Amino acid sequence: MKYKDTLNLGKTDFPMRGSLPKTEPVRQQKWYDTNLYQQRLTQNENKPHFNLHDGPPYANGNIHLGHALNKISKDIIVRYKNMAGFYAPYVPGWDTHGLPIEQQLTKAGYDRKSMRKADWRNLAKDFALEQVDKQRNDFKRLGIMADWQNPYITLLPEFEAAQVRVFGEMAGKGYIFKGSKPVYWSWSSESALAEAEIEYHDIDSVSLYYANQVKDGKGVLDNDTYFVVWTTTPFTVTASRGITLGPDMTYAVIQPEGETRNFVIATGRLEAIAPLFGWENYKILATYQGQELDRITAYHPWDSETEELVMNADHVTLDSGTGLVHTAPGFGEDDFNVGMKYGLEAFVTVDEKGYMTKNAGPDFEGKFYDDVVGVVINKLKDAQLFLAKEKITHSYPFDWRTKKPIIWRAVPQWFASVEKFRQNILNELDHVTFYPEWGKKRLYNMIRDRGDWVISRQRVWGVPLPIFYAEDQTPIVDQEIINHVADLFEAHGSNYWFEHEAKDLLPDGYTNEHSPNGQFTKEEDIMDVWFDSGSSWAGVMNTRDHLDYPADLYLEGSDQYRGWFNSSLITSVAATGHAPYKNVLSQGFTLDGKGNKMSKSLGNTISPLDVADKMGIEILRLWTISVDTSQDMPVSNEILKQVSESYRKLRNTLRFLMANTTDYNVITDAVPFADRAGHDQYFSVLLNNFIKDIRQSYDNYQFNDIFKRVINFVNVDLSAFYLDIAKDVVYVEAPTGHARRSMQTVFYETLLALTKLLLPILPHTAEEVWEYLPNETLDFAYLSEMPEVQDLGNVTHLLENWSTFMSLRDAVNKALEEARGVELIGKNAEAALTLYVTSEQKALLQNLNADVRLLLMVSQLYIVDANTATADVKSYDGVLIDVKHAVGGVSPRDRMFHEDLGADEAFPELSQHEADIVREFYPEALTEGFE
RNA sequence: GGGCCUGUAGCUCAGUUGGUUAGAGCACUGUGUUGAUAACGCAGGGGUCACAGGUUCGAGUCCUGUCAGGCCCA
Repeated sequence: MKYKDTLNLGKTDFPMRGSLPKTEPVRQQKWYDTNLYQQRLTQNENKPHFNLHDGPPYANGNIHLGHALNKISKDIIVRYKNMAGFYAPYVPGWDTHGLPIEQQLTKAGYDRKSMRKADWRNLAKDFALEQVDKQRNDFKRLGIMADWQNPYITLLPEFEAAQVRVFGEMAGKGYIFKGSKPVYWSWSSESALAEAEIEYHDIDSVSLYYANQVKDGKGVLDNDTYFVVWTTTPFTVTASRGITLGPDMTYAVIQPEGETRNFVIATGRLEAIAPLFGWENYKILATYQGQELDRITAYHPWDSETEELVMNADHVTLDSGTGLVHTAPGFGEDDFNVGMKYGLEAFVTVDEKGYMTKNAGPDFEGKFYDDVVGVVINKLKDAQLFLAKEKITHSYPFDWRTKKPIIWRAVPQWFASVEKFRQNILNELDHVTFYPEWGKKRLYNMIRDRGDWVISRQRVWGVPLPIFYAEDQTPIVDQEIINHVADLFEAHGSNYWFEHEAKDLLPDGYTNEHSPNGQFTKEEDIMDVWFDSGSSWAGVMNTRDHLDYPADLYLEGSDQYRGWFNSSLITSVAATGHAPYKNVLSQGFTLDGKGNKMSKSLGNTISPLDVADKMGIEILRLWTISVDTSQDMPVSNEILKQVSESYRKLRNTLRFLMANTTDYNVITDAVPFADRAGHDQYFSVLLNNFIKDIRQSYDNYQFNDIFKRVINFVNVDLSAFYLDIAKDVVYVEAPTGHARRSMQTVFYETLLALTKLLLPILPHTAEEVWEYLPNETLDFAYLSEMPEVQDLGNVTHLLENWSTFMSLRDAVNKALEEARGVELIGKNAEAALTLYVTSEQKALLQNLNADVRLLLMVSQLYIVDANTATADVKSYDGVLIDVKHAVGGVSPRDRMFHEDLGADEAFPELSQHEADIVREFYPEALTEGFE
């Protein structure tokens, strides 16, 4: 026979390489077929709950890296919690209403105007559900454990009904009111547009400079003073209500030569603008800061009934114009915002088709808005207020479908008054824990500074605003009626609203004093989609019995501070007085390898499904924990390659542990901690601490901390030390002997702990390992429990001793490396080592309770008194070490040098110790002999 | 322009309340093994801590500004 046959070399079929792209889908299919998600939950039924509430992705388009990061992160947390003593359901969701889906229909050739709203909505619904299916399949390929059969979808009746009830609750508290606000208005398609429906082109237009005479100078300016304002949209002068100045900008009162009037203009624009008006010489009479002129009033250029208010806002710049901006709150967003602050109305003088209304006055009524420049100029000239006109070329928004220019125009809108409960929201934030901590500040500032929420949209694909109008157009916003509508939606879906008349949507016999004839109409606007997803706490957590409100955790990208974190908080505080979440975890965005954002146009995107196909989703999952997800994360093929190297190291280490525990039985062969060899005890302590640290990192959602610790543990503690010295024990010693069993016990504990601790991150690999563990009887590793931290007693001294030893080992390695350099030895086994030690060092080595020669992997070790060292003994890191070539001969079995080869006459090539093992465990060698 | 955040070796990350020559893993180079072998061990090189000021006896760590990048607003 061969000497090799008397060794216990590792044995396993577990492949070195995972072939992940091929094996993952098969494994996943098994999870989904056996409903592993539900199996695990059922097993946890009586445990405390942990509810991670899913933020719904929008049901449109292919999944990208951001989706993958999000779902993988959630999966890691949910899997961990389920294995760590919690009942942790995960109901995935989809956001299905809104503009992008309508746009997809338009792109596909459908024309919204040519069909009934209800039909258009059915098309949208079908499209959305198809997208849900597609994305669901893609998410499943990421290996996510979720209730895929029962997701929440915002278009489902139960969700819509819950959402409408939230709205009703807010209405009941008086938070819902009607106002007016400028939107992008396309007169060519007679509808409001969203940003996404607009494209920009350069156009030439006429800009006007004119003067507004001071009416009430508040003791600062006299009535002979005129504000020089500028506009690029002449028709809006008909709706002018104010003049906006920069509060910190400087304004001069000047008198041009040949003028008796004084004019106000920003000093920073004086030189550029004065020549336009032919003002070659002028006197500066005074200068003021914008804020000093605040609330002075002026006359409208021709409408003496109307006064214009001087206001201050930061959006005024010195890039162009005069530093004084004509302000028409009905025709611009900045204008509206500053007007709101000063209490101005959003006055509108253009109808939905772009024609001036009677509000504009008789000279304008009936004219197209773009044809009135001449009228405006004439009226200004008549009033002696015209200063100059100028052609400018600038970028202007156009309707992407009709290719016609659009305008800003205020239309009636429904608002949720954030102002009324802003303080409640801010107070609630004190009860929420944010990861990272600055999230609280960010959300707080946003809530503090935001205006009221415009919740209406002039669209079709969404949840209708459950509001009616009486005969005199009085809006009816009534919680009882709204709840009645919610009941109808619960039974029939929200399309019911579009398929029925107002009277069929109101409770039977409903009357209202504003409708003497019993006639009613219904609101045509729908709700902002942020109200949909923002109601998910009600539509999901409060609707499904096995979920809890408030949620333990919301986890999304940091863009959701403005989005879902925000809208959910507002609706929840408004309706219940409480935040919908106890913890909020936000993540950064994926960037390319250079730290720039990923975009299709730059061509630097990475598709998660591509990674799954080429490298395996495990690599992307491992990447997820390798980076700091609290900030932006770089990803590139190079980075993924690096991660896959780490994966291979992990996989190989697991494989080695497996290969050397195949003949180990956890019940009959386990050696208790107290009886283990010193090095095995030491490693048991390292493992125990490792378990403690990793579990803590999971509990704090410190993903990259887990990565760092795992990689270090595997590379440094396991591979470079413990597994390296282990080979001389598990291969060479008696198969059932104490030394080997002691070590195998630790191997097995390590293998099991690593497998379980890694499972939330690398579920495919963990389950694969599980199949090679005959001692484990559960069908899936996912059904097992996380390893617990053991009480190993006081191990302080043990760790101190071993830490000192590890330093000594470093010194020895350097000495051996030097000896290798001068070709004194090749491998360590060729070395005979002499350590010159102090009495403390000697005591320490004895306390290790281990064979130090084995730990240093040399053939011969002599430990002698330090003061016997001769002058030629070298010091390495302060340790006196002498390396010589080993003496005696090499055993072909353990490949070490021995001086007692052939002590057993039957085995002339073996040492006595080896011969004893072979006699006992491989008696056939006595008859067969060795080759 | 505003709110929030980031910038430490080629890469991914650590660097406690400011305190000696700035750490880890990977990658790289050299080398040993060939019984973890499309593996494994050992050793080594590599950083003016984005830049510029300031506070301090002393700053990667605190302050200010600049540059670069990200999210959200305007």
